[in-house]
Amino acid sequence: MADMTEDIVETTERGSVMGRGTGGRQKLIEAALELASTTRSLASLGLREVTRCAGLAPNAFYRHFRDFDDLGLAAVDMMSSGLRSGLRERRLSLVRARKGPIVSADGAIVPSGREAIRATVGLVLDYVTEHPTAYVVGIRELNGSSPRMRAAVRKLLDDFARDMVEDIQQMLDAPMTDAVSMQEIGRQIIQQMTFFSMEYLEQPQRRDEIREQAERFILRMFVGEMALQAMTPKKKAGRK
Amino acid sequence: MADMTEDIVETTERGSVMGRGTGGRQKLIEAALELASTTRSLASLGLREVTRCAGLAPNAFYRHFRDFDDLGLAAVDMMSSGLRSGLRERRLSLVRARKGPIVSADGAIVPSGREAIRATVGLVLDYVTEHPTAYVVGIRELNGSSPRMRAAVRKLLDDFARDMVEDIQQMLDAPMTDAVSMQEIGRQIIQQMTFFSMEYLEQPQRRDEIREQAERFILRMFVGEMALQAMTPKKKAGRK
DNA sequence: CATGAATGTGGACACTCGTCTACTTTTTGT
DNA sequence: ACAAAAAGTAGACGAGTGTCCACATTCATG
Repeated sequence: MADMTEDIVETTERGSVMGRGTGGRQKLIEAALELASTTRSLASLGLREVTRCAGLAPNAFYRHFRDFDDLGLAAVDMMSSGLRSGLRERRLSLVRARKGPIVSADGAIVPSGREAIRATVGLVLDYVTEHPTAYVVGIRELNGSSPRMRAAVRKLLDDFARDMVEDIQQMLDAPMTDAVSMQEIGRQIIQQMTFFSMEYLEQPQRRDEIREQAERFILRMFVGEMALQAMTPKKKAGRK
Repeated sequence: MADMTEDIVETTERGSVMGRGTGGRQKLIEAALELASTTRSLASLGLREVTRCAGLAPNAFYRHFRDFDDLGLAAVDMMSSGLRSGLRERRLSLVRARKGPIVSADGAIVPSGREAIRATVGLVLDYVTEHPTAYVVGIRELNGSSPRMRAAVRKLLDDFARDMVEDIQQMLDAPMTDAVSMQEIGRQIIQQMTFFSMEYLEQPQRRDEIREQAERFILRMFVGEMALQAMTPKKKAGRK
């Protein structure tokens, strides 16, 4: 979540600032995320609880949001742009360092390909530990009670998957499989990574094991797909 | 969730029954699940709301539960015993009908093995549509705000995975891989099935596609594991 | 038959809730 | 300079909350 340093604003006798650009909206979003990432969920937060945590009066909520869904969607939107670009920058700096397949034509795992998977898993899980709030709240709302929140987080995961697939394609010499299968595998990897991420945050003593399991998972997906492709002869998709 | 037909009990002037065996505990659990499976989560339910839905006075809650975590854990416990045995019965009747591998020694998919995967996926997703409340609430609490609920649902998924692995081992002539890897794959399949299940419930128009994606996912996991095993020569685990 | 346990009840209590009205302060646009 | 917009405030309102006390009903046990 972007660290936002607010400009210094003098307060009135009342101890608050008013008028444009006072950052109340941002304070409400951050308060909700802070409360939702600890022992609460967004659905169980109260309006007065959030405004209290933000240091504003209850009615300030209605100056920025229509309802809690509105607040939640704003929170997801704020998190997603930062998370997505930050994660992608790191992965790109990694995959650009190497060019070649992960699985060779005869189905064997290329050592440097495996190393790239391992490094990618590492950077993703490191990223998770640096942004626990965003991940906890996001994954929690993925199956939460709000349909709009579920749809928003699902779309975010789809975006993550598309990014990842594009980055991997960039690293490969030739496509591993057709684009549709690649997108399907990308989504499934991202979905499964939500489980690894939550375990990684909640069970720090198992972190090495979780990294290895995530690496093996991704290898199984790629090796399995290559093998399935080999069993189903068809024209390979052109380079995108 | 087990359908419970209560014995006929005469009510007092007050319109309620009291004393032993009146089923108040059961009513509270069912009321909570009903509310939690629609537009709410367990964490956002109020005590009076649940007791009202159950048709009891607010204080009746304290006769059965200490707090909401207590209620939630009772609900998971009630769901899990029925879900687990019901699902397993169905799968066993399926896998007992055939004996043999899913992937042959040379890495090819055995047609009847693939058919078994397809049928198993089908029966699991049918089972999900028959028990939407249990799945929605269970998956929702998997990453919910209560650590005790998360641990309980996680354990339930682990149990599901162990059952599935044992059933598959029963169907296979010889073990596909070592027991530890098999358990890891089993857990990952069950975890991924939570995504397929939620999509299956929320996007009925995509059900055929979701079944196919789930089938391909499981095949990738097994074919990928066989291929990984073939690349890493080691003594195969003995039959369990 | 009496007693205790289980399990229900009504009512009270202090507190908190979401939402509204009316007002205040600050900034921006004309 | 003034008006409008943005964004804050206090206070009020009806409704609902969790929790407690004391009592009532039913069943099992000695």
